[in-house]
Amino acid sequence: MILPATAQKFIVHWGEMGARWGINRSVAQIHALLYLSPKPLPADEIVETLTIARSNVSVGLKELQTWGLVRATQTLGDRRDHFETSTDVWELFRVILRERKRRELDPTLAVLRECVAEAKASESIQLPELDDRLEAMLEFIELTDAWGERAAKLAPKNLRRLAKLGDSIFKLAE
Amino acid sequence: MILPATAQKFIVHWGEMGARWGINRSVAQIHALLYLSPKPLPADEIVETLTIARSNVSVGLKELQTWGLVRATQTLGDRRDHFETSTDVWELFRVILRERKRRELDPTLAVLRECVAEAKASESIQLPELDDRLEAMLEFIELTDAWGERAAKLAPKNLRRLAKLGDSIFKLAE
DNA sequence: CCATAATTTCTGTTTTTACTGAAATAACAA
DNA sequence: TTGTTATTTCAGTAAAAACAGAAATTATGG
Repeated sequence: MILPATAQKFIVHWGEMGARWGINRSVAQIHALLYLSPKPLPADEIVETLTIARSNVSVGLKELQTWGLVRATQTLGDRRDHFETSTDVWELFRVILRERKRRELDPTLAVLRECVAEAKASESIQLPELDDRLEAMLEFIELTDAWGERAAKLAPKNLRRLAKLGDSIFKLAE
Repeated sequence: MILPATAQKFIVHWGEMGARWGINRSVAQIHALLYLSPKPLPADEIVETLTIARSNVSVGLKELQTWGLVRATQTLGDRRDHFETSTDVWELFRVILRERKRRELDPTLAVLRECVAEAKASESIQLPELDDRLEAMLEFIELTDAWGERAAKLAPKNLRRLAKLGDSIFKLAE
């Protein structure tokens, strides 16, 4: 596939942004390509289009599948797997949210709860406010976690509606 | 400073989480240490506590200062800089939000707008839905950007209040 | 079964990022 | 000034991550 310059620009930028958020550059590029693609793509076509090694594409696709962002589909008369992602940005957001919550927020919550428990048990002279600071951080992560949970539960349509409600929501807090 | 085990656990975990979000591990650790510290710390004390090289601490502190997360303070009778961060998690959140918006969201918006303009100009046969997909993504980033903007403008107290309103907000969207 | 196609795993290489220690610079007190 | 302390810059090193190509495995059609 010969990629339009516009698509290239998007994919490259997406790779760059992914890298800044802890996502492997090629993984993000593969996902961006699938997002733009009108149809599921076989691994070889990804190889050609992005000019990265076959093995690398294989690993990247696996990774995207563990995130629940990409799935393999079969077509009649073709032994190869074809890969696709949702084209609904809100659905993608939801999936990423859920997965980052599971991988990062939840473990952090666990650690923080342990820390708070320990801090309560033994007041330190070195860090008298340890307990307070950890509790404040715990509350923050708990609230973030709860938002993530709720957002991940919403249907994509509703998530979009909520996002568009922005202004009126923020007025509640002024 | 001899760090309580609990503080160590928190700092190490925080470094790890930072790394997953594109923040250098030691930079995140330095910030975590300052967050727990009852008073501003001189660079040397950070060196001892985290056992990383002086130069590394220097670079890390610079980085945190460019983020607006850390500031240097002077004390009478001590030539050394002492470094401190806000102890208000909501304030920290606000600062990070603003900075990531500036560094990542805004440039992405610019690229996406270019892409959408280009896609409209030249419909591609390869990717007929390029335009639609880019527009959907643009809308998503625009809404995210707007939320970030508004959240970054709120006073920390109000941000916390809003966060606690979670449930009722999400009911709006069901 | 065999041959072939598709995919994955593995190993070594390349690239990038992080880090250290030394040297240079700056800030300051005597 | 000059000596001392603090900080930054720089160059080389080390560690980590990403990647490619080959080999191995798996799946499938004949």
